[in-house]
Formats: sequence, structure tokens, C-alpha cells
Amino acid sequence: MPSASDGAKSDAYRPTSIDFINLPNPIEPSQPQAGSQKHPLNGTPHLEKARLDKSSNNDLFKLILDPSSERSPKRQKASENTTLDLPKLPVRNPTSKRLRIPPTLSGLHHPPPDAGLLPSISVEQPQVIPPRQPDHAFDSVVARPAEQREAPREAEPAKPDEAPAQRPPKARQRRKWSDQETHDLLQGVAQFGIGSWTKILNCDDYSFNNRTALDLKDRFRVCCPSSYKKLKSSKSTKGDSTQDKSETPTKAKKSNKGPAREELSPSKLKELGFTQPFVNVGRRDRHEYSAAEDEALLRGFKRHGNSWSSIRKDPDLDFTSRRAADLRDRFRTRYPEEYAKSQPKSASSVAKRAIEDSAEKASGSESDVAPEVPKALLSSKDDTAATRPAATGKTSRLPLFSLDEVFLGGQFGNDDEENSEPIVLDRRILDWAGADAGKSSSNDASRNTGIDPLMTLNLPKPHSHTVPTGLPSMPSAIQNNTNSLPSLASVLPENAYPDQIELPSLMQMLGSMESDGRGGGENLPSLDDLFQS
DNA sequence: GTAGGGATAAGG
DNA sequence: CCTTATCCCTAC
Repeated sequence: MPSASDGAKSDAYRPTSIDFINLPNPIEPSQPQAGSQKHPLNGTPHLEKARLDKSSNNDLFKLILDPSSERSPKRQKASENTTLDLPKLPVRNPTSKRLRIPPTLSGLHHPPPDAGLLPSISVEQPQVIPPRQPDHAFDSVVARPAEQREAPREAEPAKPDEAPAQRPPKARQRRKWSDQETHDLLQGVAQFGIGSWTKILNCDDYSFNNRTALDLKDRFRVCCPSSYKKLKSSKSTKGDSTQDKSETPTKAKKSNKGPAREELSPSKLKELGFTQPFVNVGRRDRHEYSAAEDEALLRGFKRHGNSWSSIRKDPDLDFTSRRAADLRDRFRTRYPEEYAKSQPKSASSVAKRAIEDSAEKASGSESDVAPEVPKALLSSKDDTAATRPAATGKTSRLPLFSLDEVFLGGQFGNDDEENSEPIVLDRRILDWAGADAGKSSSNDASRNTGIDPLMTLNLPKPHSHTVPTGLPSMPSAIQNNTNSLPSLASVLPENAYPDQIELPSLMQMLGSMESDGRGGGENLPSLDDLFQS
């Protein structure tokens, strides 16, 4: 779809919101490098390369990207106190009708406006890493025999503009399991037991075609359903009878019905050399929580706080069959808000974690390059999750803020569930919003980009140095809708606000949130407050 | 003993 | 193949 909106390079391509997500920071000082900054789907320089290109004393950059910086693979300490001043949207006025933030917050993928020295957050998948499970990427590249590795894509840096652009943004390719893979899987199960999918996946003795541990489990469930089910159903008689493969002959027979059935018959398994039953791995059985348990858990929490062992021991509550950590886990999913309130952790670390999560997702840690907005932030269909966390226990990660609490200051329409079209915020909104933290330089830079706070939501104008040449696999929904969305300017009452305002920094916001111990934000200013201040 | 977060099971 | 609830591992 040709367009000549800006610059010579844009002749053949009209940028979409995805492009703007991935634009280099326009206030990045090194304009000479601009030419080398490419859209991720067209070969944005790898993060590592960008890191090397940058000055070594860029602390924030090192904090985020430098593998040498010491970080626990587990939880991040709240003491990692690099602060980021990010704008926080005002929360809804309780008396106002709920407004929904546009489902696509493109700007969130953009570097902080005052981080001009930073490269763009790349959504490009690390190029050497085949799309395996992220945790094992290192293994697959370093620890595995070279012949088992996929050819590193870095080997073709000459055409950085092509490969990533060809890949579908989502949806892994469906690949049939080969006999060799299946055989390896079964051998792995024989060696490590049912359930040790990650171990099997990581074992150098076996090779799989870009499978995940989940894939292994699914495959085993398909090709050995009787073994799988038996182990699930017979925890007490765990791992003994040799007959589990012939246990469900009716099922095996069903395989004659269609050629598609892939269940391996006992004879076939024997033929393959698997004469021993597959054994389970020591994992406790799942026990769903009853409503009574949930209620007792809440009571226990009110009585003992987050002393889960105390709750467990409380004779009134009868949780002896649960572990303390189980109670914590259940409470965490069943009563996320209560749980969050119980955490002494500072809101800033929550924010940082949310930021990290976004960054991780944006950097393509999973198998796809699709620059997706974190689901918690965009999924308008999921907004019910915020209001009914209990019903389905849906919320497992706490978003930085709830969609239901976002207040934009005016009526946005009567959308509810199926509000057709995504709404795209110009990422420059962040450039503008962060101007207060950006000192004069950032401020100037923002001004230079012509950012008008009320107009930033209009269709963004591409920057001449970063117009991609083509994105054939861009999701059509995104391509089609980018230009048809309402701008914030059209949403807000005309002339209601001055041209420019300054949002308080995120840390200020967080500070006020900490004071009341929760993220409800009663202390936070409304948009009107911001404009009037 | 608890928190954070990864792994797995289960269901769609 | 995806999502979510539950279980598990490990740092603190």
C-alpha cells in the first residue's frame, strides 16, 4: 500500500502503528546513526549490537541489557533502585462513567522520552536463538552440539531487512511430530518420567524441532493417552503396572477409525523398544479449591495476614492438607487485590516489574516478533477479569493499572465488549508527557518533534529515517485500522484544556499511591486536575 | 517462613 | 496451540 506521506523511503509503504512502536527515539542524539536504525521487522539492529554501539557508561542501558550485570534469575530485588519517571494515567473519577483506554497503547513500547541515549526497544527476537522456550535459549545455542543448532540468523546480517519481516507476527507454525521426535520424547519420558518435560527438552540426547515443554506434554498426551491418563488418575498406584499401555484398548482401537489418530499401540511401543511402563514424576495432584476453602482462606488472611503457615495451622480453617505456599498461591490468584495490598513491596518496584515485563515482551522473548501490547493493558475483552477476578480467577499478574480505573476525562463512547476497532495512541504522547523529566534537552527535542499533547493521537507522521520498506506479514487488523481511530483530541472537549500540560512523574504518582498502600489512586489527580494545575 | 516467578496440568 | 490455576523451586 504505497503512500508518500513523508520522505523518500516511505514511497512504497505507509507505516502503521507497529512501525511507530518501533521507531527509534526521535530525540536520540545520534542522528547520523539514524540510517542504521531499522524497523525490527525489517532488521532492527540486534539489541546486543545496539548495546555495543552505545557508550559504555549508559547506566540505564546497561541495567536493562547488559548480561554481565548481576541479576537473580528469580525475583528481582526491590533494592534495584533505578527509577524511571513514566507518566501515569489519571484514574477514573468514581462519579464518572467508565472510560476505556484505547486498547492499543503503542507508546508504551517506546523508550522513555528523556532516555534519548537509549536505543529503541526492539521487538525483534534475539536472532541467534531458535524459537525454543526462552529459558533454554542459552542451552540451545551454547550447550548443545553445534550440529543441533539452527543456523544462526546472524550469519546473514547482509540482509537485515528481510528475514524478520517475512515472519508471521503471531501463530506458531504447526509442525507435525516426526517419528524421531516422538521416539526421543518417549525415550525421554522413560528416562526422566512423565512430567519432566523441561528436562527431556533440555537433554542433549534428544532433539526436538523447536518444541516447547508444553509441546512435549501435549504430544505425549496424544501418543500415549492411556499412560498419561492412568498416571493422572492413579496417583496412589503410581508407576507400577506394566499394563498401562494396554489398559484402554478401546481407545487404541479408535485409532483405526481415522488415519489421523496418532496414539501408539502397545505393540508399536514395544517395537520401538519401550517395554517398561512410563513412570510418573513426583508431583502432587491438583486439588481445586472449593468455595468454602476460599472463604476460609479469606477469613484466615484477615486473621493472620500473610502468615500462611499460621493460616494453615489455624484449626478453624482446616487447611492442613494444603501447604502454606499453596495457600499463598491460591490467595494470590483468588484475591489478587488483597494480596497486593498485603505486600510491603513498594509500588515503584511493581512499576518497575511491569516495565520489565513490557520490555521483555517487546524484545520478543517468546517465539514471535509481533510487537504486542501487554495483554493486561490492551485487552478490552478481558476487562471483566478485573471486575470478576474471583469468578474465574483470571488475573494472575497484576497490571500496572486497571483498565477500569483509567479515566480520560470525557465520554469515550458506548463501547463495551465488542468495540470493533483498536485505538492507537501516538507514542509521542509519552514524549510529550515525559517532558517534565526530560530537562531542557528532552523538552526541546520533544518540541522539535512538534508534539502537541492534544494532537498526538492523530495519525502519526513517520520519521524520515525509519520508514520500513514493507511489512507483508503485518496483521491485517492492525494495518487496516491504524488510520481510522479517533484521536484523543477528538475525544476530549474542544478547547477544554490548554495546549500543553505536564503530567506528574510516575514516581510522584507512586509516592502518593504508597501513602495509602494501594493502587486505587484516590490520591491521584484527575486529568482535569492536571490540566488546571 | 515467605515471595517471586517458573513449570506443569488441565481445559478449551 | 493457548490460557489459566495450581504446584514447585529457590532466593531471601
